[in-house]
Amino acid sequence: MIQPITSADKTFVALRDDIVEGRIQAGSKLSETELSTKYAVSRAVIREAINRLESCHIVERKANVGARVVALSPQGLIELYQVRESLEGMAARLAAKNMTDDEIADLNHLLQSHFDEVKGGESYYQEAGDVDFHYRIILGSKNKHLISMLFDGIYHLVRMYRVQLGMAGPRVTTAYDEHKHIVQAILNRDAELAEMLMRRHIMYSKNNIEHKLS
Amino acid sequence: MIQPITSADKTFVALRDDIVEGRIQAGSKLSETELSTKYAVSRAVIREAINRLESCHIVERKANVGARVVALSPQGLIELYQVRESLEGMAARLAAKNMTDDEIADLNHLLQSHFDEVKGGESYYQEAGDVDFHYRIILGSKNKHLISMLFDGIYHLVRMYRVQLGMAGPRVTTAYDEHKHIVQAILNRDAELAEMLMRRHIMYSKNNIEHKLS
DNA sequence: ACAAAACAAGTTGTCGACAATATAGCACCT
DNA sequence: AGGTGCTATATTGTCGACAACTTGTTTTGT
Repeated sequence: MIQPITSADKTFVALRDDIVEGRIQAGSKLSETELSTKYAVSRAVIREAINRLESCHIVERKANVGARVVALSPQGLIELYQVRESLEGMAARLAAKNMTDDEIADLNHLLQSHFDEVKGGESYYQEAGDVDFHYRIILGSKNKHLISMLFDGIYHLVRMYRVQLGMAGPRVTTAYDEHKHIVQAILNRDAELAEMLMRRHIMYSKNNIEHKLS
Repeated sequence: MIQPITSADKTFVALRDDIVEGRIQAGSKLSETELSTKYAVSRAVIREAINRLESCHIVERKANVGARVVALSPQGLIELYQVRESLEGMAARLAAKNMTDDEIADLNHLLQSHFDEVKGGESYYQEAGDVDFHYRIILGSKNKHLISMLFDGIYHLVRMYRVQLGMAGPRVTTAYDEHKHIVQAILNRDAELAEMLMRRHIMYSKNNIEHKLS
């Protein structure tokens, strides 16, 4: 979605952000009437927003009962990262095939600016920078399904876990090297290697998070 | 979804089947008023059904303009199979880790009954049998996201392509051998190999279909 | 004749009201 | 006391009407 147009669009985005950023607690019930007063729209709009959130797996709905925000669990996070490993690995493979030389050059440039920031001691990298890096590779796959699954579905959930289980952690320097190697593989148009490195990169990240949870 | 409960559920399923089975043409516009008379429900119900179809990537919607059934293209089919390769490969990997011994035994038994059918010269195998096989492995992954993405999203689209581009083709005997090897890898709890074999299996299937298209 | 603005028709988006269903509490029976 | 069935309440599901928007046509001005 490029830009929210309708009232339902805006409400969907607002509600999603409120959930992902933890202003609405995980596991809590979503009352349609309550939300319709809170966001000052009709119940129809709220229902559409909730339906979309259900499609992203951010809420679960039972017929004639209602919708709840999903509950977070270590197991859920692991499952999420398994899917990420699979999809982003394929994204890296396809990016090595499908990105234009210009796009790869841009990616390389982005990496360099990240490096400068890391050197400068800014912690900005971890959050926005990391997301930006993955973002470009996923787009570089040129695969509509892949792009939509990761952006509309997985990434918001990942962020939800990050925020609510408090993982603003480091892992900056090693991640930077991993990124560098992935870009190098893409530069060499080595699809096989790009996929493998991306999968490892995500596996490391998963292990890192798992370690913090325990 | 285990069973359609509400009117919106039923309409969603009915509409989806009508599209997937080609009774509503790919690329055609979906008028809400028209559909509401056709399925004898209110526009609100139709809207919910269309929203869900959009989440499955079966229709595309533009704000204030309307919804169209997606257009089928060779490129689209290839992208679909790329995602399938990635997700089902991971499913096979996880199945090798997470399926119980009983479930694996069942899977083996299923394979045997398929073999009998193939030997008996029935062509039943390709469609239902193949789906059943993949179905069990995906479930065996025990990964909620994987299961939902494949069943709710990818598989209906794959079937849509199969039906509308007329691919009821063979590839039975070789596919059977591939299935056998995958089960063997799962039996040995060899996750690595199971993933690789499943990915190849799907790649072969993709190549086969691509070949028919050209 | 052409361009731009105004209009008209039809479609989608939003709303409030009503119907159907689930949940909790209470009475009642065993 | 424990369980069962009913009732009351609240929530979700469905509907028809109205508002907002898009698109194609007509009108009007130059």
